[in-house]
Amino acid sequence: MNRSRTESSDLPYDPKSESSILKRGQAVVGLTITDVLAQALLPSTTLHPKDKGKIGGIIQECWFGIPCNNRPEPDFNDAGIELKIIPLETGTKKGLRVKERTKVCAIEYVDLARQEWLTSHAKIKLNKILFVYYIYDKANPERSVIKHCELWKLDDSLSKRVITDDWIRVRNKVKKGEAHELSESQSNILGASTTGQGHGRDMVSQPMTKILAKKRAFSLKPSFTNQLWAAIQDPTKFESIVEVMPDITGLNFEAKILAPLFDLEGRSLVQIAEQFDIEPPKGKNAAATILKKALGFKHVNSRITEFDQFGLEARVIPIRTKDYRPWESTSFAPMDLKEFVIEEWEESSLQQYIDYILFIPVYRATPKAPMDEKRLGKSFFWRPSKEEWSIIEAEWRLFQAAVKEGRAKTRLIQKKEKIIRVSDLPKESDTRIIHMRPHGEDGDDMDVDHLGNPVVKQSFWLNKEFVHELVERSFRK
DNA sequence: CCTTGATCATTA
DNA sequence: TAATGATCAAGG
Repeated sequence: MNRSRTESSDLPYDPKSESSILKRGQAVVGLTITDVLAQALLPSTTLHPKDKGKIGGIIQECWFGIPCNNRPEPDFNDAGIELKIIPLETGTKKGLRVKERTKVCAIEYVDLARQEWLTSHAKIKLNKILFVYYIYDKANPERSVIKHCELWKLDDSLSKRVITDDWIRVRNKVKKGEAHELSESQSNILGASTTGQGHGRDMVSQPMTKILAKKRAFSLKPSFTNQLWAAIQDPTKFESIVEVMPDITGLNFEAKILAPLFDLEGRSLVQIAEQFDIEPPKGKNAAATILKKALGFKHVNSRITEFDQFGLEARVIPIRTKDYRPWESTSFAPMDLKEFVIEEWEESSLQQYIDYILFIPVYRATPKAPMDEKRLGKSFFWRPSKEEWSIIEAEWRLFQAAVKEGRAKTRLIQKKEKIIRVSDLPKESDTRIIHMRPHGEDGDDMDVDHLGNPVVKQSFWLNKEFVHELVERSFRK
């Protein structure tokens, strides 16, 4: 007791007080890591250049005066607050994005099988988190700037229910002796990500079976922390699904979203617009506009908090009435080829886009049918299976290799009256799931590849035939 | 003027 | 009618 009093009095804040901790945290905003080191409360023990948690350790020790430890308690134990440091980096997209998942606590399989959510290690860490965001400077980590600090609470929102459900799902798998089959993609927010030293030294035992499992830790998925960060920057941009569906939970999430869409199946876009008393919007995003309204959202242009938190993307797909084939492929954001060639598959932007999709089919007999002949089909969710992921990865590598060889280079060729640009990349017919296609603003939207060749801006697209398979598959469910 | 999602258009 | 390069529309 004496000791804790001495420790507190040495600190420039009260580690028992939530508001004092938050105030101390906010005072670090604007400083660089060098600044923090210059006014360190404790000498940092985590200065090894290869230590991945280095910056987190420095802030914890030097700024908050908490020695690093691997105890299961929250860092500010008296206040029940955990400290989490989140690196931001400029991604291929505009603006800052969260660089990686946030580790919450290690998973000890045998112990986890015996835990209950309410008293679990994970929940103790997740109850209250002081998030400190900083801009990661790769070339000069010490120059990284701390950008924002705020207190997050595991309150009664949908994210709490989803996190709870994620935790229980993992625990149940571990209980059954299936720890080796865990994957982050089975979780919406709280994933079981692999950890360890690498080199095959990270296999540990688990309950029920002799099969060893990769060592894992609970972690908050990047899509979740990314949404927190985006909401910090512009809170008005988001609308929460709990407002329109109060009884939604992590377990009934998909069913809850699908229900209103199923109710409208077969109706034309004009009928749907009438039912929700909106003007039938024109233009290319008409269908998306109507469907957002159908789900009960007030604003057509707001982003849906939970969709972002889950990394979920809703896409309208035009389907040919006759045989359920898509009229068009589905595109993802254009990519910078110079970055694409040096990207690792493990952290490729494509993975984020494809990870979780809600497909909303809109049927029509001809490509340009009028709105009153476009009818809503059966919506469905898709997450790539393990097999599909390995195909996507292989095809991604195929295109990366092609771009590396300079095969994205554009040649001008005469086609009848017109002159068009062609590349030498693999075609849609060469792959199962994804392909690369031009995706510029217009014909002059050119780019330069890593070799300096002129190229047309390119995107990844989902193959039409593959989406057709998914549509067919959705009928059987 | 750029991003993003959605088509359009031409050719074989 | 499939394949694939080119472009549009709306929001920001």
